[in-house]
Amino acid sequence: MKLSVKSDYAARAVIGLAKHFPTGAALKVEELANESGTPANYLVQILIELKSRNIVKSVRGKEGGYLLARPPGEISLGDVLRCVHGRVFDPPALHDPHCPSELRAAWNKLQTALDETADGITFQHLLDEGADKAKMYYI
Amino acid sequence: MKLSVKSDYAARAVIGLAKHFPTGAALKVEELANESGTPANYLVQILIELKSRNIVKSVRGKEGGYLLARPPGEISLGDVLRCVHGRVFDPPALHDPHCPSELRAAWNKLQTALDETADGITFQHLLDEGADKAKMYYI
DNA sequence: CCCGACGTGAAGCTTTCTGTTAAAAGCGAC
DNA sequence: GTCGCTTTTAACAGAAAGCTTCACGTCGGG
Repeated sequence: MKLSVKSDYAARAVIGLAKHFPTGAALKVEELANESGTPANYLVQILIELKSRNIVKSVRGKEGGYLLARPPGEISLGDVLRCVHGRVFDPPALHDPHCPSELRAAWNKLQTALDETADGITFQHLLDEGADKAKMYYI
Repeated sequence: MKLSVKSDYAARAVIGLAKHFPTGAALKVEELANESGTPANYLVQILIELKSRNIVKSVRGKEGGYLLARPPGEISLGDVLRCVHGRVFDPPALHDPHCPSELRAAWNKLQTALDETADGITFQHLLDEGADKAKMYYI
């Protein structure tokens, strides 16, 4: 089972915005695309979805662009994942009466495990990890 | 992110075989398909994959069919999932150098969470749950 | 007004998923 | 051996989803 590239792009974009969050300035789509190595035209669509979920916000006109709607500590990987796809781990069995209930329960167990893990990872954590990594190179 | 119907079918098939495991008799593909509500022609392909991973085994000829290769307690949902798809939660970032390492670590964390949960659920557990459910109706 | 940026929808392409079909091969019974 | 039953394997096709690009609409500021 493949995690879609879209989620990866979305997460990278939020990381990129999180790094610039302290400056308070908006980041243009193209800059963000270059920085995170994602196709700009696709990134736009993802950013719009992220905006509708109140994860990022946008500024129009010259000097416009995107910035985080909330501090990185209040945005979890689960938020981004659920924004990009619907639910993480959507069970196909929901609408199939042939699926035994015990199996349905098992799928739900997997889903909650995933959700809880993803919700436990905030982008502040990811920033800190990245900083630690950079420091280790410095030493 | 959608869990594929294939995994659902595979799990249902193994549950069906697990129920018949005590009898020691082989179950024909068509019987299994009827019982688990899966398209027989598609189920065949899934069963072959399950066989190659030593989850089920087959008997040819008249009175032939499929049966579990191991007792239900030794088969986990993770086994079936990994058989049907490659890895559960394959991160697309693996081959993309632009993906920051901290994000890669996060994807791995999600993957291991999922794997551990799925490996913790054996089909014996599922059978017991189903039996409990039946008993509750009985009361 | 005009430029530069976001916003939106649609189109094309590729890949994966799902399901079907048909032919090959093994096993047991007569 | 041959026949009927089953699994096995390969090939195929339609449907759906994912990815990407493009073109045009919209808004804000100089």
